[in-house]
Amino acid sequence: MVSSPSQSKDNEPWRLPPTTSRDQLLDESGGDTHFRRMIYDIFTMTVNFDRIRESLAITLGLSGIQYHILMVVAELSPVIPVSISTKAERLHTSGAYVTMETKKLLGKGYLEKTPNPKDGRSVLVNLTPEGRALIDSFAPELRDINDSLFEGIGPNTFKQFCSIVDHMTRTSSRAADLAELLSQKPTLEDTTVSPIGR
Amino acid sequence: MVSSPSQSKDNEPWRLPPTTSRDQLLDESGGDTHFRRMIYDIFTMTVNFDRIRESLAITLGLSGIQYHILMVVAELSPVIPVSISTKAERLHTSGAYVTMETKKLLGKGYLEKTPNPKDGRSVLVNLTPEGRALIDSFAPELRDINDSLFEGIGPNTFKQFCSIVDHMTRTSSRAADLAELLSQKPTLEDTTVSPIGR
DNA sequence: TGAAATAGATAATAAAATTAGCTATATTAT
DNA sequence: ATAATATAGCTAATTTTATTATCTATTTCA
Repeated sequence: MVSSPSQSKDNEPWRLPPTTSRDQLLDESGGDTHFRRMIYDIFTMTVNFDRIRESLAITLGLSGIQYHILMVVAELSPVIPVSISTKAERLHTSGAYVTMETKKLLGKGYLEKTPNPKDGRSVLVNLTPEGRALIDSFAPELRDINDSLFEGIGPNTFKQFCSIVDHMTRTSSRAADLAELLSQKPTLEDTTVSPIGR
Repeated sequence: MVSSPSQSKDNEPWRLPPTTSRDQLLDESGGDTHFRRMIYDIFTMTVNFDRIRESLAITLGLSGIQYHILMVVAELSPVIPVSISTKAERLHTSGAYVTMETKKLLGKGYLEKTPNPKDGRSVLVNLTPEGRALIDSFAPELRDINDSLFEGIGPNTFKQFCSIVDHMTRTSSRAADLAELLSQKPTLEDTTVSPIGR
């Protein structure tokens, strides 16, 4: 018997190793069953949010991304001017894609483009009266859906949730940066590391 | 002046109407700025979770869906037999897609298929020793990323979060059902409504 | 036993989104 | 001032992602 004491026998069945090392997040028994369950639940939620967005889009005769673009303009344009790149950044997608889909929304008459007086390269996008009417008309439906999403969640729980989401928006961004770093995915120019070589 | 008293003057600028009617979720001023912010934060989180999954996949030389399939098998197969349809259900995607991507994982040597002794149509998928070794080898990296995801979140906050996520997994599913219903998207046969017509 | 249903595989296709290359404007450094 | 560089947006080509339709082989149910 040379195996170390902490090592399990070889004939023990393999299991997925723990996916967190924070023992505060582990079960009483030391397993990560609860943790995995929560990770999976988050995934299910994201699927459901996608389903909601797709359905809202269908209601308006739009694709999911078109709906999202429309809502970004509806939310931001009364407050700040909205350019193509603003939308691309907000939607975490490429400018080229936003350009194409925005063009379809122009064709449908819900958006209009005006030149940006501050920058001749840029273009400002606004809702047309038709676009505003469309959003006004389906606002009750959107409220119903959002209400059902937060059904049974009181003010205190809601505040807790907002606070956690706010926090995890930042941690998830850092975790994603870390993951990309570890995967060696070169988002920025790798050459900046070496000031001499090229 | 025929306009109703509660109606704002026409020259007031248009704003996105409130997207929830639960006044418990609204700001002190009655607006839904906080609510919208939280909705957007959730979206950002889902984008970051996607980035993490993609990066982990790249680390292992896999696509995102392949990584996800591998993890589902790693998590479930030690506990219950995993068929193609089990995976499709778990990933909320089509069986055909799972079949194709699973085949690629067979080709890479990480998975193996065995006939299901209980059902000749079905196929059971398991990790090969190479698949287990792959997962074991990157477990520390996965732990680091998950730890950074929950950095600054203590046991109590974590429990609150799990409880809310558990709850919202259900409400979001119902909200998505509602949204699909309102959009008239016929997921099931519409004909079932009318027992006579066809 | 015969009919309908289910699991999975395959091929064709559709949808989603990105990359590369282009023009025009703006910014920066010399 | 002007040349070099960078940025905003557009277009086309391409890639990636995922679905639908169709098929075979089993299983289940009437």
